[in-house]
Amino acid sequence: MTTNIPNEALKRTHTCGQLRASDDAQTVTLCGWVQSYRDHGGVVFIDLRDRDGITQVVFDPDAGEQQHSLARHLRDEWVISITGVVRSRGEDRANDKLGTGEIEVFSKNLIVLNRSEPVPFQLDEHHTTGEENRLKYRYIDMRRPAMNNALRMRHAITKAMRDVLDARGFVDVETPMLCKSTPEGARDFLVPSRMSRDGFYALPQSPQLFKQILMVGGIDRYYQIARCFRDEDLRADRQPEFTQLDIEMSFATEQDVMDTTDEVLRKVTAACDIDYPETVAVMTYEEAMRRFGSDRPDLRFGMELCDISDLVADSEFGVFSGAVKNGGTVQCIVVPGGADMTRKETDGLADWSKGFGAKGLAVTKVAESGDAFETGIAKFINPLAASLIERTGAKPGDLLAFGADVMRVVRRVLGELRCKLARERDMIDPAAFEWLWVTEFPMFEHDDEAGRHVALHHPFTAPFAEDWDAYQAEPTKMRSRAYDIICNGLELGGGSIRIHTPEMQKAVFNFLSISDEEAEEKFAFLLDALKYGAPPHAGLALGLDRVVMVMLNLPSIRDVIAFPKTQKGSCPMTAAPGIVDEEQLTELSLQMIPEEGSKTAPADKAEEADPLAGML
RNA sequence: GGGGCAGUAGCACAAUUGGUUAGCGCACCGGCCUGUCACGCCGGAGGUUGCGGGUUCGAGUCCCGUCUGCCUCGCCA
Repeated sequence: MTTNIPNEALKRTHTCGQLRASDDAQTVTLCGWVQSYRDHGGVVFIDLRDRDGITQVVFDPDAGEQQHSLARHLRDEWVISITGVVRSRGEDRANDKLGTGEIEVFSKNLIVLNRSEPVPFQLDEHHTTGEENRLKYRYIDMRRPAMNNALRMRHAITKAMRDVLDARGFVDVETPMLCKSTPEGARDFLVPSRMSRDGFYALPQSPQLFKQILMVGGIDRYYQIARCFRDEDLRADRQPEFTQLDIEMSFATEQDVMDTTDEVLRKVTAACDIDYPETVAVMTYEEAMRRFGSDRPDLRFGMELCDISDLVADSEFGVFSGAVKNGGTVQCIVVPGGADMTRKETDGLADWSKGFGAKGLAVTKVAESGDAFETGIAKFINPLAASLIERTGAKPGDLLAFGADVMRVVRRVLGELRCKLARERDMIDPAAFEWLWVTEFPMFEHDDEAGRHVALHHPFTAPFAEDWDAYQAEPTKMRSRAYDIICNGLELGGGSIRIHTPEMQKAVFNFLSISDEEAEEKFAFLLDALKYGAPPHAGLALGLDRVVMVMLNLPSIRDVIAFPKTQKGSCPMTAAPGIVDEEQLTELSLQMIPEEGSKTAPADKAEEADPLAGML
């Protein structure tokens, strides 16, 4: 049945989404999958689907007994070719749910190209299945228009990126996948090799150092759609392997990189029929943290943080005055109409806030009168009602949620809270796209656990010269020349002006407690390169998966990746990662270490549970 | 590593307080049907209730453990 397919059967004249009434009486050949069959005993209808749409095909007994009986055997997802004549369906028989609904194809020649066993899940829009199943049978899932479209749009987006960068003289250069493990940053995926008994490659977390070295090499303008690898726990927007649009430019300022990125994103959004602002708002890290409690604020809604520390410093309410006295802060957000929340709901928020390090979450509601609070902590703060309501602009029926703690915790909790409430209370326009550049990040952050400073962006980011001179003794006050592009509260990309002198690079390493010796051992190639005429350079990387996810308004990057991994990093389709032969390990000079407290324990326990086990 | 939700036929779901032979729809198989479009009608087959233990006269249901998937905190320069 599947052998000897005539070549003509594969010569499609149209896709299944193309034909219209104006094609009436044409002879056409279509190929595709059977989406549904409706056998009336006499006439048989088939919905034929390909990447482009669905066309109804009709088989009539009059067209020949052999053909008709073959048509009656068709089942879901069989692959067929039909040649036939387009017939206008007329007003009464048209199907306005289909783009091709005004016509049908009267089949003259049906050829079964391949049969299909009943598929593990149904493909029409009325059925769904779990994600694990979709990943295991990804080739079936991909036939769904939504999934098919996501991959097509991903292509349209990468093409738009390439077009812009090509027009601006950027050169696509490939960088190695087998790299050297470097300290700092995420956990590396390591790759052993037969050729080296004790050496390991690492898969690149990003092509960062290679692209900088390309600048030293005079490439001037580089881009790459690069696969990156990080062995960290996964999320809806994080995969162990992901893709970046990686860009680097010589002799460039922040503005040059941001302009280039804006133009890339303008073309990308245009490809997705989405507007991009003439000029994207720019906000410093400090302002973003102060107003939104986040370095990637979502500007689709308000509820900005309001600092009331000065108003409550002398309050009788010890939780507030105490926080201020201990050098902390008291801030709040106003939830419009939030007075409709129940005690149970606000208690739930307090519990939730503990997950971000808060001790709790105080709330109160603005009374109808508009000049007093009721419920929650009202009785403690009503003496300050007038000044608090004036400061916050709260209206009757609003809810105030307070954080009182050290600055870091208060901003984090209220910043997360405003996003959570906006989401849950339908305060977000699903069609809105709010873009923002965040700049002037801190250069260093103190890692209390490790007892040292770590780079907020990465250790190759240049500080502002004036900060470098001013804050040698207080490195956390230094700002870096880094910038992030934010859309709807999601970090889509980031970059920086790079350090281009070996002296500065070593000095920054020293702040990170990387000694000259260690720097020499781990980063000799970079330090060497910087010695030999490295031009000033800057760049940025966009998270391609996230860009596509945001453009298509999807909840997970797994929906825009052809073959993604599960949260534990496995692939249900190929069953990777898999066990390898002892022989392969030996060849690599590797040995498995048995798991600690391994599986013998439960078996012992089971025996103990049955006192007769040993006696029978 | 921590917290949360879920797992019943190929798929999606139901099963009262722990109580008869675990049900329904789609898909599948057989039959009927010449204008359907998620076609319809008649009949049939299909189950280790994720896995392992426990409580009980009796467990899909309760308890413990475990596996898998998803969300999340930590982590992710």
